[in-house]
Amino acid sequence: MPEPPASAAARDTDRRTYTIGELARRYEVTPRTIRFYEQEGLLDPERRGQTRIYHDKDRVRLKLTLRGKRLGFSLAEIREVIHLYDHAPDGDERQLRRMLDILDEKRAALTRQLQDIQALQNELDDVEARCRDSLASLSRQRASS
Amino acid sequence: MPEPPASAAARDTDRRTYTIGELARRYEVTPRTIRFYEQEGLLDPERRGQTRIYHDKDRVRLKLTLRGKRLGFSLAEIREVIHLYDHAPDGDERQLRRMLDILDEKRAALTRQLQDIQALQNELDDVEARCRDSLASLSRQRASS
DNA sequence: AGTCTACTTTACGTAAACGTAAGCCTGCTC
DNA sequence: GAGCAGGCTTACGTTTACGTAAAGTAGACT
Repeated sequence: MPEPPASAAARDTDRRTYTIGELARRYEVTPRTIRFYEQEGLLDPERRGQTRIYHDKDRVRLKLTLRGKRLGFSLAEIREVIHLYDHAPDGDERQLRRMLDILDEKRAALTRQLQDIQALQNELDDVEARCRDSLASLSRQRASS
Repeated sequence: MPEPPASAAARDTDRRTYTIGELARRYEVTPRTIRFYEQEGLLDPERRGQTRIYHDKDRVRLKLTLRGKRLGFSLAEIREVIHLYDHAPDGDERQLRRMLDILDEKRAALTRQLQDIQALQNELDDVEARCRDSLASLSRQRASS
């Protein structure tokens, strides 16, 4: 799904707010899941009375979280990335350099993932080839009977 | 099923067997984990008496399993792929076609993963850029003092 | 024979990531 | 003003993927 460009319309989108139910439907999770992510420090929505109000920033965080989950990261790891994202510019030099190190580490993990995906795709190619061979030999059998 | 021809060296490798401890050390998991994978139908080692004997085929399965795990697949999903791999050529036409469908599905999942990785890499790039900006502005501050 | 070391089974424990149910509040809408 | 939809909290339940401990066995070394 393509993100809207930074136009007047985008500003509009940025001002939008969401209820927990809206977000849940949009990303196909339950409200319970969203509340759980908040409890785990991944979200921090505004409150109006007791009710949670989600802004676009929260929505992006949720999206990031679900992406991380699809890649097999734990919520703790995802929280780390999110906090990187939010606190990147503040901190002393030592902290910033440490952050760059962590970034390298995360990048390395993603590279490993890429390799794993390639390897798995090759396996799938292999299975598919054998499947197709079998199908072909079945149809040859049929032809010669 | 005709065993692969392979070279003398490869045959050597193929004839090697491993104890559970050897495999565990090699792949940095515990014996417990390996037994658990067997219990879940992911491995099926030979037995000599009570002791498990792992052949190269089992080792490859374990490798495949760990790869799947790194990608966030559940053991159930990995088992599905492994059984695809093992039973690809036997089955009637309907089964084979269904298998090709499942393959497409798995491939789609991997493609989604690739996209997720790209997106996350972009986020990391973003964080890194902001980090470097902050570092630069820190050093400018130092220079002007 | 005794002692390691590495294997085995059985079984209970645990962390992560939610699901599910109960009970309450609030703002419509008929 | 009764009901209903959707939000809230609290709390216990569940699945997955192992960890951990106890108790036993089998071969190798001293």
